[in-house]
Parts: sequence; structure tokens; C-alpha cells
Amino acid sequence: MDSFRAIGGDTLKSVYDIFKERGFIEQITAEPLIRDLLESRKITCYIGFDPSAASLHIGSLVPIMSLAHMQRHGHRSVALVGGGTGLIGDPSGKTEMRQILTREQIDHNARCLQRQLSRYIDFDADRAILLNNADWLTGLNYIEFLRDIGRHFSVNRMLAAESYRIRLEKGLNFIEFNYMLLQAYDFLHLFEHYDCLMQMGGNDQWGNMVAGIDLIRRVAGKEAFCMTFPLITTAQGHKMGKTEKGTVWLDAGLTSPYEYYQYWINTEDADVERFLSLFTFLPIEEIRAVRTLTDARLNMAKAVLAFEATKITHGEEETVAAWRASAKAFGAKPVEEGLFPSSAIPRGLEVLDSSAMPSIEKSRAALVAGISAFELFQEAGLCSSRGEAKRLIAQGGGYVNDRPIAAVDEKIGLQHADDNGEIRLRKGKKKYAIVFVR
RNA sequence: GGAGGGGUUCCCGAGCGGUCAAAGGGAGCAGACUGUAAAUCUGCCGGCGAAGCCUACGGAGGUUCAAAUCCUCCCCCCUCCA
Repeated sequence: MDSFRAIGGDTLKSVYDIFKERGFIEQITAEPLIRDLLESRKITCYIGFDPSAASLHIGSLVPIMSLAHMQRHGHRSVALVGGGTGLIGDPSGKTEMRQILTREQIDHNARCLQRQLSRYIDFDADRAILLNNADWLTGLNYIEFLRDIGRHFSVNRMLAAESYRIRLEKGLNFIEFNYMLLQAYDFLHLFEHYDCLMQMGGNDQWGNMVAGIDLIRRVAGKEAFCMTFPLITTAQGHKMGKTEKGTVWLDAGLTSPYEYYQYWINTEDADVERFLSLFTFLPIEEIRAVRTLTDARLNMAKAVLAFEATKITHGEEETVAAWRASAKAFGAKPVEEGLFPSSAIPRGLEVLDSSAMPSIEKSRAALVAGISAFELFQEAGLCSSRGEAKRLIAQGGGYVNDRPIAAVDEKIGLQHADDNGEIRLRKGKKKYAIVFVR
């Protein structure tokens, strides 16, 4: 939490400037008005988070970072967990109807997200507010809602919305078609009860946000605003946050800090500057220096990105452990003193250890007898099945202590353990697991 | 409600009685080249210790030596009509 305030006090800049120079803005309504607003007043803004899973993943990081930036500049953020809208399912940007979750699942997920968001945003003393729209949506009366809210919506206009147009080809049912009304109603509700003037979110939310602004104008006769973030893809156009193991989650139980760190350090060259801007709080001036870096020095920037991004999500202690494990596995490559002076990444020779790496334990007796390599790879979680492990080893991608394993059923045993009682298994070039002798 | 078209392995998408664990593409994994990058080339890509067996083509039955492929019923989606 302290990481938010520790780094960079861009007090002279407004959040608007920060958003602009760091690449947070994709679309924005009434740009000059918003800029004035953000520079001259402390406002309340909101972002909705979809509780379709019990953890957010790195796809939600841009919205989260934006709320943190708002807070650092004295504005009040509302993180809205969509416990009510989640019961409906937003069709925006999706080609097929999403699986509808039960009320219990949604409630559970909503509670988990609330806890998770508290890691990034300080909800104490009304500095930010955490709400669940189930609180006002689930009690709505259908007839009243239609008469008070529904009458303000033009179906003709809704059908013209980009988000619906795609779905009109594949099919869209009424429950999803309603989604826009509910999100617009959320905005109106927050506007009326929390003086919330601006909604932010991914660019696929543009239509829903504008609908909210329209509704506020019609019902309250006031002007509200919105801003969207670019949908983040890698330079190759791949979706962020997908790896062979699936989604990169923010929950340490689902994606360990070490894996999280590894995800970021493997960022493509072309993305380093952009990701540093979006996913860390390092001063923009330091980030710009990336442009002059190549090869080994560019990799230092990736290490800084990994370190800072991991620190924000998992805290400094876990991050240093991930850094140590990473440095031990891949070799310590200290970041030059002059680069990223604001970063807390260790720069000297530290004690390296692999404790943050994925690991399993095996009894001494089992290791004396020896375990077939393919079994061990599967058990250590490096391969999802024994068949996959066999294929891997047969293709020369399996290593013990950095030596290629010759045969699929080669026995791994006590003789492979080092002085610390560790056996290092490796899959390919960069996936490690440790076997500890128990 | 009527007529027609569909539901295939992570995704898209062929197959329409055996030679189908199922073409092709994407994603993914590994090898080579590198910088824990990208691009490229090569190999792999349901599970089970092998021959073999098991599980898979919306669901449930049936026909057949043999079904993803044929028949019956059911569920879901799309298009047009009402």
C-alpha cells in the first residue's frame, strides 16, 4: 500500500496530465471540460468490475491503476463490483452469451474482488468507496424501472451501438440487451447518491457509458463524463495475460508472485515502455529512457517492470523473493545505478534463493529408490499429464540441474540433490520447479 | 407456432457408416537461433508406464459386425415466416 505514495510525487501535474502522458486515454467526452474539472476540483469517479470470477486478472490492471492515480491526486474513486449486473452478463465485446452464474457464485466473487481491490486502493476514511450494485439493482421493480428509466432509451439508437451490432449477427437475447440500461442506471445512481461525475472503463464500455451520460442528462438535467482506456494487447496483437498456464491472475494463490514476475519480465521489447507507463508508478521521465536501451540493458528495464508491477500486486517482500528466485535461475544481472533511480529493485549482490519457485517435496526414501523423470515432471506441475512429460523429455526439453534428461524413464534420485537438498527440474528454457528432499 | 440451417477436440472449422483421437488454421509446448524478447525454421499437440486399452464429436435411446457420420425423442443456437 505504501508503494503508492512512496514513488514519484507528481503533484504539479494533474491526473489528466498523468493519464495523457502514460497512455491511459482512448476516448473521452468533452475533453476540455474534463481537463478543467480534474485540474480544479476533487471529483468522484467510478469503474465497474465484473464478478465473473473470484479474482481479477491483469486485464483489470489498467482500470485499477487509473483509480490509484485518481486517488493519489486527491480524487475520490468508487470501485463498483457488479454483483447485480453480473447476474445479467454484459454482451459488449463478446461474441457469445456468457455463462450465467448463480447468485451465490456472484456474491462470493464480489466479496473476493472487494478484498482484492483493497490491495490497490485505500478505502479508509471515505478516500475511496467500494460498492456492490446488487444493493440497488436486485430490489428494482420491473414496471417502475420501465416507466422511470426504460422510457429514456431509444431502441433504435441502442441497436446502432457498436457493441450490439456484432451480437446482432450472432444473436442477442433480451436479458443481455437490457445490460446497457442497468449500467446506465448505475451511473445515474452514483451520480445522485455520491456525486459521481465520471465513469471510466475499457473501450468496449464506451456505449454503456455514453448511455449513462444520456440518462443523467435526461433525468437530472446535468452533465456527466466518461473516459475509456485502450484495450491492452501486446505488440503482437495478443491479448494480455494469457500464457500456457492460462490467465495471469492477481491472486497469489492462482498465479504465484514468482510466476507473475516471470510474466512481466518476458514482456516483448516493443511493449516495455508502454507497460512501464501503465503498470508502474515510476516517473515518466525515467521510463522514457527505455527508448535508448537495447539488448542486455533493455532486459534491465524488463526486470524493473517485473519488479515494480509485482510489488504493486504482491508487496515488496514477495517481490524480492521472486526477484531472488529469478536471479538465481537466470543469473543475476544487476540493473545499472543510473537507470530507473526511483525503482526499489535490488541492485547489488544479494543472497539468492529459490524458495519462491514452484516446488514439491519428496521423501528421502522415495528418492533413494529413484523416480522416473516423466512422473516427477508431472508431479512437480511442469507438465499437465505424464504423456506430455514424456513428449517433453523425448524432445529434449526436460532437464535436471540444467542437464538434459536422456530417457523418459530416467530415474531421478538422491544423487541429484545438492547440498541444500534441492533438485532443480527445468522445462524448456525458463520454467523451473524444485524438488526438496524431505 | 411453421419452414429451413446448425451444435465436432482450448478456439475457428472440415468430416457425413469403417482407413477418425478426427483434415486445415489459430493458440499452446519443445528444439535450433538469441537477450528469460520478437521474427523464422523444425517437431509435438486427449488420457493411461508399451502392444493395447479407456474417454471424446449437444443429451438420451436405437439400427449395424462397425456410428461424429443412419433412425427416434429431447435440449440449445441461427435465418425466414407467424
